[in-house]
Amino acid sequence: MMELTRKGEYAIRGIVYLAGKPIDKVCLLSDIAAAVNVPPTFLAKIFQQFSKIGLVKSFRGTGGGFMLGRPPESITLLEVVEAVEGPIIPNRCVVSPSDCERSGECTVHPVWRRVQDEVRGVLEGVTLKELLTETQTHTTC
Amino acid sequence: MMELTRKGEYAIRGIVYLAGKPIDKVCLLSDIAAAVNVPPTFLAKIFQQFSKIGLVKSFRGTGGGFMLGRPPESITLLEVVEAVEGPIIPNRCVVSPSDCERSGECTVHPVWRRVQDEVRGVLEGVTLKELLTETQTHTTC
DNA sequence: CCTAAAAAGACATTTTATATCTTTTTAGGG
DNA sequence: CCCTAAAAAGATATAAAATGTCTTTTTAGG
Ligand code: SF4
Ligand code: SF4
Repeated sequence: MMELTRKGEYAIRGIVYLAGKPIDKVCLLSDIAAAVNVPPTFLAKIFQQFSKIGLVKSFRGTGGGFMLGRPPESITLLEVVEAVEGPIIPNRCVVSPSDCERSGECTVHPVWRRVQDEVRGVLEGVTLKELLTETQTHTTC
Repeated sequence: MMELTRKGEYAIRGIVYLAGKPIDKVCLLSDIAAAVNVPPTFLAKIFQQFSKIGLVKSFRGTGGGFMLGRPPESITLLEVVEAVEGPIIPNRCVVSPSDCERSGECTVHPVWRRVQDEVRGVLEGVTLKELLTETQTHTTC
């Protein structure tokens, strides 16, 4: 239960890798994929989602590639995960209580809200910058 | 992401209902299923799992049915959820780090451990007794 | 124009979720 | 000793989600 999908795992790997590069450095998707050991075509889909919401910037054509959209210290793990997995929802009634006719007087309902808050809290408290190690900071791609 | 399945939702509904009955009262599966609005055949599978680990006691044949295996204040939501959904695992490396060759120096790994701890903590802190309302306590089935 | 690279969309396969149905076992009561 | 009620066990079915791949299109530099 509550398992991150491969997509989410790959998403984190890819963007953390990018966060270790100089902010203005454009990296090839193929290079990123090889470095983090993810199928390139799958990572492409993931980075397309990132690009749409500005988490990364993309450049097409010759000399194109990806760079981080914002400084690594301003991007949280929560953003990254939710970008590809959708919102953190421990139970469907958390997002739309009206879906369950029992939600009115349900005692379990608030528990899922708390789970949601705790998980979001943990993930929101971690930035990409904090996830970088010495060895991966500012290496070229 | 992190969504409880129907099975887990149904499991909670069913056992909370049972927890509201007198401890020695045997309830028919069909009655429970009807009361909590769950497909009877599906709930049967769920209660079979409960029965195997003693969360509920089952009685076969005429006059058979189910009753709670232990007092409601001693059964946590974590037990119930894990009984049918398996352990709370935000990412597979939490359970077997050796599956991921990056786990050695991975900075993300500990985050998933924290997520796991937080979620388990919330669910472990809630007992079936606490989930009962006035109206459902000690009603006959 | 030609080439490199990402974007977009269609397609394929596997796994998981969500059940249902049938047969078997167990137990009580006449 | 049957007959019936009820759970247990196992097989099967369908739908949805996960996990990729492939093809075509768009964009941009040289
Ligand atoms: S019964 Fe309660 S916990 Fe379950 S879906 Fe409805 S509101 Fe949510
Ligand atoms: S890269 Fe890190 S977080 Fe991802 S599976 Fe491996 S150890 Fe876990």
